[in-house]
Amino acid sequence: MRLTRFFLPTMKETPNEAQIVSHRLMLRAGMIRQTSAGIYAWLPLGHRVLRKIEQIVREEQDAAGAIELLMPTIQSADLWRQSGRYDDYGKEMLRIKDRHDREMLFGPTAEEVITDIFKSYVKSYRELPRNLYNIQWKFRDEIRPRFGIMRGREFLMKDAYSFDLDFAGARRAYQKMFLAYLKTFARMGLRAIPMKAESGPIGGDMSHEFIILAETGESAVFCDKAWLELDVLGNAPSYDEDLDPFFAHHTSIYAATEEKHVAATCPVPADQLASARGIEVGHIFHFGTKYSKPLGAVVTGPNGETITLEMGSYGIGVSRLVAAIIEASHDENGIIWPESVAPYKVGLINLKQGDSACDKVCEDLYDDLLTAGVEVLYDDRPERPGVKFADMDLIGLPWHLTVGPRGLKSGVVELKNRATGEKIEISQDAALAKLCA
RNA sequence: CGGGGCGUAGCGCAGUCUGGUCAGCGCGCCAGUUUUGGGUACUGGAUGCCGGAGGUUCGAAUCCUCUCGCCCCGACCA
Repeated sequence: MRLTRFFLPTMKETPNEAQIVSHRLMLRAGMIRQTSAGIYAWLPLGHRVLRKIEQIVREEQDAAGAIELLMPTIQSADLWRQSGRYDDYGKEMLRIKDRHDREMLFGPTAEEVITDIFKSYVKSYRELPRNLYNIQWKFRDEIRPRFGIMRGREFLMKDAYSFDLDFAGARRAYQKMFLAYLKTFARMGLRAIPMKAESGPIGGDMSHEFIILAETGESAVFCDKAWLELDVLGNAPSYDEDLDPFFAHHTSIYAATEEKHVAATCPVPADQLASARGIEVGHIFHFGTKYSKPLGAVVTGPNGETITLEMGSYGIGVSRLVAAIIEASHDENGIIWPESVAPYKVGLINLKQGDSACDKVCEDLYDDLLTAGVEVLYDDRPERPGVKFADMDLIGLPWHLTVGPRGLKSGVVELKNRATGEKIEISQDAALAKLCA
């Protein structure tokens, strides 16, 4: 993409409403635009990152055997009355009436819808287990939206729902998601720690929040310092194997959110306990028959008996992850994207637009990168070098390839690693080879 | 929802107490000159229903009333 044809409204100054670093940087980098409190438009740069994250989530869900579908954002109030949640949910639910005065709502989650769909078709134990997910916009009318996308009212969420015959099956489904989540976050360059969370009426050890440690995190969290060093996916089994040992090992290392942490009974000695703040990016939990029972989601078992389905649900805050990654990866100049989620891999900077040598080399590099399938953003604006460098640092592309008259005299271009700041001067071909590798 | 704050140019702000000489500044934007490896300098220019509606007054960004929006602190949440 050529910057002269792109839509990238970067800002030098920070809008006054932004308090935390990810919000400030997302606004300055032209990623999002607030349209109402807690509601944002995703501008092209932000949208690309959102899609990258979404795709990683999708691939890992698929790999874990979950099946994608897409459910509507607008739901009927009737279903929620059946589950008893229509009144329980309170003001957080955005309620809407259609032209016939029928009560509708903008879905904050989809347990009711998926359970209703599932029970309509699945009648036999032979069709279990299944795990269905979708990546869809949700709306929760937060009392007080804040921190930009991190705590917006409208947000993109991956929500998966597992259906099993019995608790043992549900446990296995849970463990698969547990592993899938560790893989998902690792691919985004994040260390997400599964922490014991409120499990509701069911109890047991099957509720975990996946937390990214960050100073700006919304909740206080506690974990064994071993987590900070742990090779999270070391010895990770395949999904076909017995997941118990892996699950047992990872849940044995202490990590708990504020709600579950009790200093007096904490098994970790004080000097080994890390106390920090965290951002919740995922939540998995088993809830048994909470929805299958009132909605009548049952199958016929091998002996002709009626079995109420065991369910669990598994959420990942896709849009929140954009902000969480920035919180975890930035410096005073801007964002530092991990390559896996970067909007473009390479930023090509032409330091002297209009100089025939610079233009030629840039055009060649641009074409070659595109041909090689490397995502590249070419800053071909007639701007001063300082402006270009500053913008490139701000939007945080992993590699900056700088072409200027000074380097070209000795036949080199400059390749900078945004994360490390390391700059090397190499030939045009060598740069290309490195970026296409 | 309680408490606090803010709405003046795209962004950041001054002006409001003490009504008139008040439509201002910096950045950005446009044109030109200049400069050319980390937000260059100079010159010229455009941009505002001073959030909205009522009122008080000869006169309102400024005072009063009512509204709408946004932000911060708390209780609530992926």
